[in-house]
Amino acid sequence: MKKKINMKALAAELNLSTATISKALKNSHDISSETKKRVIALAKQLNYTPNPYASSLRKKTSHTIAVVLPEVADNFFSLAINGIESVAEKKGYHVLIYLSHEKFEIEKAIIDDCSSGRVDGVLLSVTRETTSSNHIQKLQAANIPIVLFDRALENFKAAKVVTNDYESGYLATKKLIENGCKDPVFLSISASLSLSNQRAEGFKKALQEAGIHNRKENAIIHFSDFSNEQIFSQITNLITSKKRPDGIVASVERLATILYLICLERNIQIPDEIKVIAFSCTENAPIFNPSLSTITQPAFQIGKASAEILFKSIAKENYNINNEHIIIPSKFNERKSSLNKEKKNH
Amino acid sequence: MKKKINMKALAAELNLSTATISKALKNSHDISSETKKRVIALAKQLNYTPNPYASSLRKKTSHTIAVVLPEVADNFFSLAINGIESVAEKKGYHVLIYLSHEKFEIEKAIIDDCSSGRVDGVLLSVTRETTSSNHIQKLQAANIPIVLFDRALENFKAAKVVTNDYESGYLATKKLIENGCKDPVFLSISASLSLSNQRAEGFKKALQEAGIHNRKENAIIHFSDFSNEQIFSQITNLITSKKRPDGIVASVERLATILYLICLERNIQIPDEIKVIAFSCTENAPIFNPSLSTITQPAFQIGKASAEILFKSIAKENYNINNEHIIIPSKFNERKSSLNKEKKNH
DNA sequence: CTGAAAGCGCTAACAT
DNA sequence: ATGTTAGCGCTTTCAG
Repeated sequence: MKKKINMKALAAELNLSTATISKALKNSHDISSETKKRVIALAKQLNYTPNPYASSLRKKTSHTIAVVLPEVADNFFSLAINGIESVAEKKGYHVLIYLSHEKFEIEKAIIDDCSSGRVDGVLLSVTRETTSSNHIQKLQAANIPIVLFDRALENFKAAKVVTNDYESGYLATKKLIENGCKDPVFLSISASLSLSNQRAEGFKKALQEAGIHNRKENAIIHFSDFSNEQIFSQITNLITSKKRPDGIVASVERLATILYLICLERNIQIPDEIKVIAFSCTENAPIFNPSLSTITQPAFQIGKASAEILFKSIAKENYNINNEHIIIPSKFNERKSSLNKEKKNH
Repeated sequence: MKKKINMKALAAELNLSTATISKALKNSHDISSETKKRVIALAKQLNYTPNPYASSLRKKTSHTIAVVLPEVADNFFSLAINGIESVAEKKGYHVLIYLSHEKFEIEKAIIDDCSSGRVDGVLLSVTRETTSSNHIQKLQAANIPIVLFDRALENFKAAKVVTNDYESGYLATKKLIENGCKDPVFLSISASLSLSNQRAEGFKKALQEAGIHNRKENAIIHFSDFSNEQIFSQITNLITSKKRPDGIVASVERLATILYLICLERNIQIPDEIKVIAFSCTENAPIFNPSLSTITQPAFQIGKASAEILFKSIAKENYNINNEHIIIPSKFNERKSSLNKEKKNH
C-alpha cells in the first residue's frame, strides 16, 4: 500500500509548516511568490491531491450539490441534468446524481442522507409515489436549501421550477377534440403527483368545454405500478376493450412509447383509429411511426433555472429561497399522431 | 442558523462519552442494550445524522463509488447505471454519477478528483477523445481500483467489461450485404476508441470477404466533432453526394437517429434506398419509421458485471483486478430498416 | 511572510 | 460496560 501523500509530507519535504502549504496552494496573498512556486512544483511532482473529506469537515461546506431523480432513462431528465451541470460547472461545484427509481423509500433515504451535510444543496424531482413532505422538511430544517423541479409537491412551501402543466394538458386535449376525437383518455403517471394532476385538470377542462362526459372519472387512467409489464397490460386492456378511446394524452414519454408498441402489435392505426399526444422531450418524435405529436417541456431551462436559484441560496445566508416559484412554458409540436384525415392527406 | 447536532451533543445530553455513543449507534457488542436504546431514541428524536466527512476522514473509506460516463442521454448508459446500482445497493454503497460530456479534459479532471480518496472505486467509460491513459494510471497508482466498461482503452492494462464488438460489426455488415447492399458505409463515433475500431474492423472484414473495395478507407466515416449540428451536416453530405451509400452501420444510436431525421427530411426511403443497422439499446426501435434493426448490447449486464468486479477488488486488499477481462455478447435484432424488398414484402 | 496551535466530527486502541 | 485519548488531513486564527 503506497503511502498517500498529504500536506504534512509536503511541509516536511520543504521545511515549511502545513499552514504555509495550505495558504500557498490556494494562492493566498501573504505567501511569497517564491515559496508558492516551490510548493506548487512539489505538489505537482508528487501528484498531491487534497483530501476532500478533511477539507469539507473543516470548512463545513462540500462544494457539492445533489440532484435526486426518479430515473435517468428519460429525455426530460437527461436534458435537465445538462442544464444543471451547465451552471454548476461555472460555480466550480460537483454534481452528484442520485436515482430514486420511482420508489418513495429510496427517495427518503437519499434525502435523509443529504441532510447529514454531505451536500450544500439539493435539486429534487419527486417519485410518482411521493405524497409526504416530511423528509424534505427535515432537510429544510437542517438549513440545506432545496429546489423542487418539474415534479413538485402541491401545498408545500418550497422553491419550485415547473412548466405550465395545466395549460399544456388543456391545449393538447383541445387539439385532439378539434381533430375529431369524441372520447379521449388521459394516461396519468400518478394519482398524487402535482404535475400529473395539473395536466389531468387541463384535460378535464377541455372535455368539459366540449361537452364530453361519457367516461366521467374513468377518462383518467392511473397505473397501479410503473413496471413496463404492468403499464403494458393496463394499456392493452384499455385498447382492446369494447369502448376503445379514440384519443390519448400521455402524461409522460414512456406511456406513449408503450402505447405505440401495443398498437403496432395489435395493428391498430395511429392516428386513424386512435390519436396520440404525449408530454415528451424525445428528439426522436419525428421519426416515430407515425411521427409523435408532443408537448415538449423546456427541460434544459428548467434544470438551469433550478440550479441558479439553488446557488443563489447557497451564496446568501439570509435569502428566502422558498418564495421562488418559476414557471417555464412548454411548446406544442403537432405531428402525424394526432392529425385527422383531412389534415393528414392535405 | 440552527446548530447542527453531533455526537458530542448526544453525549452531553445523556451523560455519556462520544465513544459510547459511537459504539451504541453501530450496535457494538460491548454496550448494554439499555444504553443502546437510550442513545438510539435520542438520536432519532433530535434527527441526528452522522457527518459522513468526519467518518470518511477517520476511516479512510467512503462507501462510495464513482461512475464516469460520457453522457446520460443514451439508453446504453441509463441501463448500465441500473445494472451498477443494482449491485451497489446490495453492498450499501453510494453511487456518484459524473458526466464527461465526451470531453477528455473533463474526464481527466473527474478522474484526478477521484484519486483524492473521495471514492473507494471507479467505473469508467471513456470519452470518444480519450487516447491517453495517464490519468487512469495515476488512479491505479493511488491504489483506487477502476474498471473500464464498454468503452475501454486498447493496449492498456486494466479491468475491462465489454461486448463482442468485432463480431457484432462483422455480423451486421454481413447481413447488409446479404440483403443486397453493394456499397455500405460505417459511421464511426471515434477514430481512437477501441469499441468503435473493433466494430469497424468487423465491418471491414465483411466487406473484404464480399470483395467490396470501391471506397477503400473512405468506407469508414469519422466525425470531426460530436455536436448534433456537425453530425447532421456530415451525414447530410454523405447522403446527398453523388455516390450515396446503399447501407449504413451506425456505431452508436445517435448517429442512426440523426440519419433517420435526414432521410425523412430529404425523402430518402429506408430500406429501399439505404439500409440501416445500428448499435443501440433503445426500446423504441420497433416503433421507428421504419423499425430499426439493432445490435443490442447487454447494457444492464455490463454494468452489473463491472460493479461486481469492482466490489471484489474493494473487498480484498491483494486482488489483482487488472487481470479481469469479461466479454458479454450483443444480440442482433433484425427489423425493417435493413431488409431487402423480397423479405420486406414477404 | 511564516508558524504554532486548535479543532471540524468521528473512530479505535487502550484504559478503567 | 463505559471512558480517555489520540488523530484522520485540512483550515484558520493569532503570534511572531
